[in-house]
Amino acid sequence: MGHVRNYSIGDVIARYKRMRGFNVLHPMGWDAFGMPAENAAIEHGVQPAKWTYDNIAYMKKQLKRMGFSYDWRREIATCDVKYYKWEQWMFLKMYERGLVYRKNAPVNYCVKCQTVLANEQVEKGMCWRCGEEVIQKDLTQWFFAITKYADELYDFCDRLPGWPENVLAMQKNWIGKSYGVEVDFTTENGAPLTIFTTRPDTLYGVTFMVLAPEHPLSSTLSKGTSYERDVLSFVEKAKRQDRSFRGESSTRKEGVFTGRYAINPVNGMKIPIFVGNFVLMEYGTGAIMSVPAHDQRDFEFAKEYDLPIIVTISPHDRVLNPQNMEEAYEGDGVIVNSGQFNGMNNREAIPLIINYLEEKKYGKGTVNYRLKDWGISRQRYWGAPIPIIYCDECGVVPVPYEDLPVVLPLDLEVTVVGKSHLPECKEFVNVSCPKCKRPAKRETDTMDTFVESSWYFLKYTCADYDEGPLDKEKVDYWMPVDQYIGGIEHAVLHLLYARFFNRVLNDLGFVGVREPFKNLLTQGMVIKDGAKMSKSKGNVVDPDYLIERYGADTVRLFCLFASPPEKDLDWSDRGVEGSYRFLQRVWRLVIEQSASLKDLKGIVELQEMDDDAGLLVHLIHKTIKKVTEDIERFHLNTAIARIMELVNGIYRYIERERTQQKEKDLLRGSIEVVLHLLFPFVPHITTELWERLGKDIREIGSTWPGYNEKYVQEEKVTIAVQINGKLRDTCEVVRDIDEGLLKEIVFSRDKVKHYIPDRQIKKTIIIPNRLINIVC
RNA sequence: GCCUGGGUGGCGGAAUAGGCAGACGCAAGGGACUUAAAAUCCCUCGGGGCGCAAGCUCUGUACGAGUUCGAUUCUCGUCCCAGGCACCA
Repeated sequence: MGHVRNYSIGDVIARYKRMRGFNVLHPMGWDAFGMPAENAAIEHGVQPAKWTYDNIAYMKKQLKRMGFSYDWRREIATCDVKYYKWEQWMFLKMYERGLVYRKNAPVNYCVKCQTVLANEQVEKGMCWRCGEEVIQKDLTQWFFAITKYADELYDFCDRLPGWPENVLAMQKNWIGKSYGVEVDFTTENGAPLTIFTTRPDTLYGVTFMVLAPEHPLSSTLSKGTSYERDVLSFVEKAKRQDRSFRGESSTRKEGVFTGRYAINPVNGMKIPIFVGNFVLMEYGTGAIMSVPAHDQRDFEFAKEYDLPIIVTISPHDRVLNPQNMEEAYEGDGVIVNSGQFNGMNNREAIPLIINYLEEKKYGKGTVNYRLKDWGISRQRYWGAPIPIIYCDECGVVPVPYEDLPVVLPLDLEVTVVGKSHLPECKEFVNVSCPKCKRPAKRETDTMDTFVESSWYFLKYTCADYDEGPLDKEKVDYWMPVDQYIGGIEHAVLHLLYARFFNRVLNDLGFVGVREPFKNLLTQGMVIKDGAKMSKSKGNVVDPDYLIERYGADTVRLFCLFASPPEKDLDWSDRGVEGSYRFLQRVWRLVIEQSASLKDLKGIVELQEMDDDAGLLVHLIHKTIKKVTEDIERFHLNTAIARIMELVNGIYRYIERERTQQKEKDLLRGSIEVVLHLLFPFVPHITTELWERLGKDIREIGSTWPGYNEKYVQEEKVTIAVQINGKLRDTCEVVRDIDEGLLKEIVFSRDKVKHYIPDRQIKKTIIIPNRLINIVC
């Protein structure tokens, strides 16, 4: 149902824009590779390719039944070799540019899915797909160097006004940019020990240092001291500890003294070096300076191991005494105990201290990111092969461009869930080395499916192009995507990857723009009984059943009417009935009137008619205006509400039989407007009714009604009458009434007189055509 | 802890720029039509009080202050909910 909603929103916009004369690219395609398809296929004893294409056929049928106006000539399936061939080509280009590399590293591994996951694909220590706990494994894997773009991806978040705040906040959080400084401490034997800190203003308060267990010095520093044994066993233990456990802030801070000391460059102080379980090798330099007075973690550690505390920042409202501090003071204040920087405000001092460090060559200002490179190797069959060959002689050899594509064998029998069958396929694995022609082996990991979805939107612009990866002319004609619609679940997955990939392709000269998506709309989930629809919860609503029972238009209408696009939608069977009722009401209106309206021209102008007609003319024009504005700003639910009001108004108009020619012209005109406004939401019923009115069906989807501002304004307006800010009365006057006249009318009213018996009127505020407020 | 959103009837939700709170729909209650039902149509519908009555009146947009002639809307503080990040130095 979530898809139906998403696509219904997109279809309204596409149809509306077409009606307004735009050339609209509204495509559909299939993100077809991936584990769910692979596993489902195996469970059903079918080859994944067949399974996938059968599913595509089924889905396509459903989408067509829903009446979504896709340009099927641009259809893409990412498992089609014509598509992933160019992805492999891009991989090679990125390899040449050093944007793809291979390294052995601890990676996230899902035991259930039996494959590696990128950092973005781990949610709270669990696999984003299956919810299984993710473990760490040392593996040699391929990585995309997304961190090379970290800075830009972060900064451009402030240049995406068309994106929702929360998505930008999530991306910024994920990239995690922090300004600081790398400072070189030295060990006793003169070896450098570099740390990263965001608080150089506390440098004089360092009383010890802590290394991550994985830090190279952790295992070597204590050599020859009596602490060596303890340190090594601590390191071993920490490395075995569960990472998600080690990452908990509630985990007790443990450490061990290395027997060695370091020198603080700014004050020459000799400070002990520890190895600690709470320091992360992946962040900064894997080593920290510890300032227990001003960092809570360091404070806890210092208390645990009885280490000294030196205050270097004094708060404005009290004096800190290291002896009786109960927690670290992390706030701002005046610098103390810090040589030449004493007396300064700590915030203002930070840049000066960094300057000082740089001048003295003690360190340099740095920016650190939380973002890690994107691991794209997947130990799975159903994906795009990574175009790499391993040769005993030549090492890692990229597949030559002219040998592309590396085709995923489809005749392979795939029988065991969770295991990649590619390594067993001798015809695939065994090749001759492109360099030395000796026997070599292909890479058998496939690419993360997020790679496919990182550039599909570009391929839509030139789906049939095969001379190269992309037809730049077409890409530049269409890009960027004016309106992207998707779920919030992709806030840091797909949307970050796609922004990265688009930049790479921009650098490679295939795309003219830097950012792919100008405007983003994140639609809410479809909820039933208070939970997201899922098979396991048994609260799914079957679109096929609904289409069968109510028709596609009702399903579309309800999805759009029940809540604004960006909010979650509470599924309600009763609500669906309501939408169905409304469409039947429209149907009845047209069918009942169509006989008497034959051969009339629809007119929506006022021509010497009664008040009812005047009201209807006004309502028609106001509705056109409001619906137009509402669609423009994606308030599709209120747009529908407006049209409902117009339909109600037309019914009111025909309570009295309308026999005059001009009355019937107006009635017909109003009905035509309803059908036009309703068309982007419910194309089937409106097209049918349009035809029954004897009109050309090509017309309904290609024009959008205009309104006349003259009729939008009503002749008479109701003014709210307030006395001291409280509503006491309303009165009807002609539009744009003279203020003096208005006062005269208002002051002569009994109610007003009643509320201002004999008091003096201090002032009167008039908001034209809306309100008058008498202050007394 | 930090960063985003958000809190309005029984429910989903309205209220472009500070100006009649509750549009539109759902549910509920009452009525009309019908032999009956369905369908359809009409009326009522935030809460309290007064009135036989048309009506009158107080109160109300999480809570408390503030700005303003006037606040659902702006400012400050508090509480709660959802999402993201979090031993990130």
